[in-house]
Amino acid sequence: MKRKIASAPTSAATAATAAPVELGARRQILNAAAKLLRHRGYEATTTRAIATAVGIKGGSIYHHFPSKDAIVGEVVNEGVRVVYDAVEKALSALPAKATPRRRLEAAIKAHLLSSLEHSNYTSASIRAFAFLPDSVRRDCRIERRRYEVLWEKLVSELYKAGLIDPEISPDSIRLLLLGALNWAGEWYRPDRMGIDDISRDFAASILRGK
Amino acid sequence: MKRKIASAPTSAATAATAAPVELGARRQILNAAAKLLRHRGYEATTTRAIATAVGIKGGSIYHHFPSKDAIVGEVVNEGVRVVYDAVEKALSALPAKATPRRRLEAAIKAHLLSSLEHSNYTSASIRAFAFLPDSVRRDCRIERRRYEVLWEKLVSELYKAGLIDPEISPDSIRLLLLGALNWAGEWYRPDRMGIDDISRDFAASILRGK
DNA sequence: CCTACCGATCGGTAGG
DNA sequence: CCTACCGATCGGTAGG
Repeated sequence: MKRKIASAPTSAATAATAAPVELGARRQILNAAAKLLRHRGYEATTTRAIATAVGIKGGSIYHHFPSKDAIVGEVVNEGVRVVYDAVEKALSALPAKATPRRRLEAAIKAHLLSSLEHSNYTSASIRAFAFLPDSVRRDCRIERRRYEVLWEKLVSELYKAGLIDPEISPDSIRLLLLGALNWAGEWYRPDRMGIDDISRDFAASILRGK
Repeated sequence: MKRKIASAPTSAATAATAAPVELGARRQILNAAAKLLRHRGYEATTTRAIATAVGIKGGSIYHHFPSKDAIVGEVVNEGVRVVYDAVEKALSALPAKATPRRRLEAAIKAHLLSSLEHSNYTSASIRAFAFLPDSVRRDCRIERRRYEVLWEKLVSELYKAGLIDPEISPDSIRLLLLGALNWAGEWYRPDRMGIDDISRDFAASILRGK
């Protein structure tokens, strides 16, 4: 069932009052690109496939974006931003007296929910990243570095609380954890173990007794 | 510096006596495909790029293989086999009285060495797998399952030795570990932390007390 | 936003 | 193992 793309709202007010929220053309294109990138990778995400998904012809994509890589770059960048925001929000939603263990569990769960359930942007930026053109990858170094720093702080809290053997390098802990989280898209199936259980197990795995 | 491909040895004896071992044409093609798959992914691994890498013309590839996917399938399958053999060999090389911790460290190290330093086949089968055509992925389900079982046994040893909290699911431990190992190709740089250190840290991270 | 097109490149084949 | 080619498809553009 295909529908023609809706013309972009002419103002924020228009967008806010439209009953079933009509997405702008740019947003629809980005959504379609994120979904394709997640499930089929960079090369298979053709401008024509994106166009077809939003109900327009191939050439019309270039009315909204200057190039394929401009679309891909925006998707990947937004993907990193989305997972950053999700983890940040999950952490600040916890009570001030939450234990470091609870904070770790919350961060893991937010990352997994974002990349497995909530956002094609996040999963696209994780799965498709490896073989993206260098120019696109350079464009999101800053966002990615920012996300790394968030985890460096979180891991550092765990050490201060004495929950991790001080002989283990904090880099190892972070790489172990984020690696396992980023790889989850390769095996996760919604009907098997739930994200709550995975998060609890992953946190418990790296924290030492009590 | 390009050289024409060597004609395949006409017998095993010929191959064994050639002074600097000349690889058969099929092997050269597989090697080139593995390297391309590892570094540039499935779609960028074109039959013409493979041919150029071994010094022949595009069409000549089809004298040795019936299709691109036949080449890719063989590379990916061999990649799984190579890492399986590496881990298996590392484990059986240990003294019979080696602790479960040593066995875990050895298995981790063998997986990382295979996928990061020794084998383009292993790294290709890990990095490129996600976006491979379904037909190719089906072809190596058996090998991959076999590798999973090896790790299931290894993890089970850790539980029996009381090195892991029995409240954590063994699946979680295996997925955490293999996920982190498979993702290592995305951040590992030979000039930073060595594989020995990473292996020791990863093993220590998930083992409790002691 | 569409039609119609560009040059380049893809996997694969015929025939030698 | 090569030359020469096939139909299909790619990212992108002109002109409306």
